[in-house]
Amino acid sequence: MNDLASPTTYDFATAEPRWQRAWQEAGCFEVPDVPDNAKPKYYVLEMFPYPSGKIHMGHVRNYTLGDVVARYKRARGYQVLHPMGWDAFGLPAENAARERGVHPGAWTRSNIAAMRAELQRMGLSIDWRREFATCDPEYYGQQQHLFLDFLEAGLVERRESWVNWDPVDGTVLANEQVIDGRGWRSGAPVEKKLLSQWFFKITQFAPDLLAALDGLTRWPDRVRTMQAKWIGRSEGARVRFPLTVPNAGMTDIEVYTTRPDTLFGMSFLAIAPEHPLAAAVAAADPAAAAFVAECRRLGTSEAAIETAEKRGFDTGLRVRHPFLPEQSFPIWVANFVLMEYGTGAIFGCPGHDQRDFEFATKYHLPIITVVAPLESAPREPGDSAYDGPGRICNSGFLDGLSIDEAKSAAIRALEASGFGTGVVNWRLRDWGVSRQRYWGCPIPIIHCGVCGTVPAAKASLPIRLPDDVSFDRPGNPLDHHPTWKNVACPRCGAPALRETDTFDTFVDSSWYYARFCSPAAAEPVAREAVDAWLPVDQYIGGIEHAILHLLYSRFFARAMRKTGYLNADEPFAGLFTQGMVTHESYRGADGRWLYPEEVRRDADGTTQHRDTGEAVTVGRVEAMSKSKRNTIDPGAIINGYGADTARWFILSDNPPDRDMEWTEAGVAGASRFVQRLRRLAEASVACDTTPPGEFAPAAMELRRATHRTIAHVTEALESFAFNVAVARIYSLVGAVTDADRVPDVPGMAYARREAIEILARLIAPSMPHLAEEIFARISPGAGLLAEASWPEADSALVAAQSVTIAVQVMGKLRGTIEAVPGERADRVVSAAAAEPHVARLLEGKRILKRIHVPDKIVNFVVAP
RNA sequence: GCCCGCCUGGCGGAAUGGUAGACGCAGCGGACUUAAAAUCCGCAGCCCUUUGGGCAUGGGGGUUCAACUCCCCCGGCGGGCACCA
Repeated sequence: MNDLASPTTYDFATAEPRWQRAWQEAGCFEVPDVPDNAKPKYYVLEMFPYPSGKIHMGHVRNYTLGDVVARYKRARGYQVLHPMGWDAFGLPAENAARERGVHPGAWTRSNIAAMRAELQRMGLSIDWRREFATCDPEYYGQQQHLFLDFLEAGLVERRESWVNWDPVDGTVLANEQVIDGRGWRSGAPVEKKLLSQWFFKITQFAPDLLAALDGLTRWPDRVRTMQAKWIGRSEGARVRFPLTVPNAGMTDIEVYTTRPDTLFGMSFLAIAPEHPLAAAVAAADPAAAAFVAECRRLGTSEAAIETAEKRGFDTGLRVRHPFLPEQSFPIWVANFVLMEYGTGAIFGCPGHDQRDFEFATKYHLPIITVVAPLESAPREPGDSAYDGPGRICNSGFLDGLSIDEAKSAAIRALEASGFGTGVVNWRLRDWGVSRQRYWGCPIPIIHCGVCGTVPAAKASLPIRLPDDVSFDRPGNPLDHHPTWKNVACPRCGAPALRETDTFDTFVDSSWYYARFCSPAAAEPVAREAVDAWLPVDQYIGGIEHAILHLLYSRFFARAMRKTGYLNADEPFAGLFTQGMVTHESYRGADGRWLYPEEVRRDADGTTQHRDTGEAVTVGRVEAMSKSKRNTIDPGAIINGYGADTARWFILSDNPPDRDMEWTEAGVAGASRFVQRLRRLAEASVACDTTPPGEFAPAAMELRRATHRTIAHVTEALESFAFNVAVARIYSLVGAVTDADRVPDVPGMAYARREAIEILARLIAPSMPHLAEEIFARISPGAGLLAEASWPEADSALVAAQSVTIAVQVMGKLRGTIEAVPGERADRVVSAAAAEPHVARLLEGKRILKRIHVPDKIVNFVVAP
């Protein structure tokens, strides 16, 4: 296996594929579906990619991080499951079909082939036998199976929900396809439309999804907080406000509030534009209908609704107040009330809710203060609502109570009078999974005129997507297909129609981690495999998935447990969220975006176009995106520098959870380091590996540096501080370089060789090809590093010989002293006081306090 | 609008409440070279007149013998907001 490169230049272009073949032939990364009991298991998973056609730097970063973990854990003696697959359904394939006339399936398959080849060139330690794509019928058929089981278990429901509707294209729009309230292709104003859809009842698990966050100790705190807020448990009350005049069969409006203590501060009631009462009013009043229609053009996203100017329509209807029977209040339709949260209606308390305040100010509604801030008298309504602590006032029987006391008292009164109840409310909504699109997993349901909605027979799965579809018409191609949807009802045999909606692609990605354990199983998962491998020990991906994907996966694990597929209910025991890869952006003289390879930077710091010489403006550093053209093609980087260099630069640049900036200089630096290390190793080739009887001080110094580096790098890798691990490795390389300047002393050759071998082992997770190359060179015949164990630090060599103690006077550093580790406090303190500079400052001063932190610091506090 | 983060030299960053700036990039000086590249050696937070001193972790305040680190207020930047993945 060793036709090694010349010692002066490391030829990564031949070495990298050679080692990739060696690993593959040895099957280094293959693990069985049911792991061997002899070794502990470790499941490393990176979020699988969407096959857009090319890998981007975000992928390179993601898979490098995962590969470091996988290779490190393997060296630590774990059996490591490290698979790869494709999140292959989704909108871009349909866009490609509409724009370029290619079939979504063909487009996706060729993208997968191209991306697989690129990923393989990165030298990832993946068990490629487990690869699958979510568009494989073998996968999505099992997903249909799961859906039917969930349906039987009461975890699925069909109901109506609002979608963004493009009236010109006749299609449902994703939120991202709604731009300034208009469809992205047609430009037509978007409407909200009510569609009958399938929902996963994720809210069933809301209490558990919230409570179990506490157990996810290896998740970033911020992701846990984001999920907790998203699930959004709140305690409050449902309050019934009777209509003064019944309308459309309704006698009262129910409101949800977290502030029943402020009920006396009410000045209006507001309902969502989608509220049934709004519909009833609109039916009778054209002005109301116009307002509701206008709200429908706002789109369905919360951001759009809440950032829009607060607007309302006075219905002219009024409600009575449970605590103020002699008064009545107007009912408004308001664009900022969300139908999906609570009951779709609120009572407006402008004194103590900012949105209500803005609304009341705009429409000249009363603003009543009912909470007095503790420190001062009741404030005059100013330019904002007061939502801080205080005592209740202007509130009849609640006066003088604290906010919490008043909440309880108000709820008791509501319950006694039958006007309301205390409730726990969840912000989390059920997960609508129906999508009116072709390139997704067909929902296995049949609509029969006789039997209604009938689940497909499990024996008929997978329900495959038809290949012969056309995208030349608006709408869903499955719906226009001439024959696909025509089937016999599985229950009565009468002619019936298939559901033509497909699943949200988040469904596909909510259980793939389980499928990887037994990718060929004839059922969704092989029980023995998932019980052994799950949960995923380390999951790695972008923070942008902190809520939806991770929450849906947590729901799926629970649902699969309930339907008997799993033991685990948390899919990901450890989570790491990486930052984005960014790059400078460039614009030409005419303002158009330029690719980095079109730009030349001169020694004087000016930038210009490589070909035309025109001046180039360097823009800000931001996330790589096609539109800004500030992308770097990983394939070109691997061709030019090799996979190890790319991996090393990515790891060395900054902490992996922060955004990193891709720079040419950084890659070049990493590349120089690769060459330097390879050169440095050459001097320790064919060196005796028997420890000599004697080590000169310089040799011992190097050995101590080596073993301290093992300890430091190990600690850094364990805590995802990969940039620190890199720095420690640089330091050891520096120590070897320093040692090379010392004349050959006893034990130095051994110590140097040891340092090089340890370096090879320590870089093996990050730069696996270079590590193998060096290891094979200095330890011929010793096998593959990919299968070698992690080095152990010799604790005797790690222990410090002496420590530097900082000496402060009044907390300011005034000198340092050397001491034996663990030296007695009184001796350290007197030595510190004797330090010349310190002694001068202490002269004639009364010492009030002597603070001694062992092996760290001495601080003298003196009288002024 | 709501929610969640982040902010340290020219740049990326390091630092269990205990010597702020490890390590790297860029820079400067030197060696080697006819020259350049590569390589090797060295310097380097800012200010002041020094061998000394002062100021420095976005700004302001607090806790502490000691604060990048803990608490409060403010500012700037970024991410998410349910049909993009």
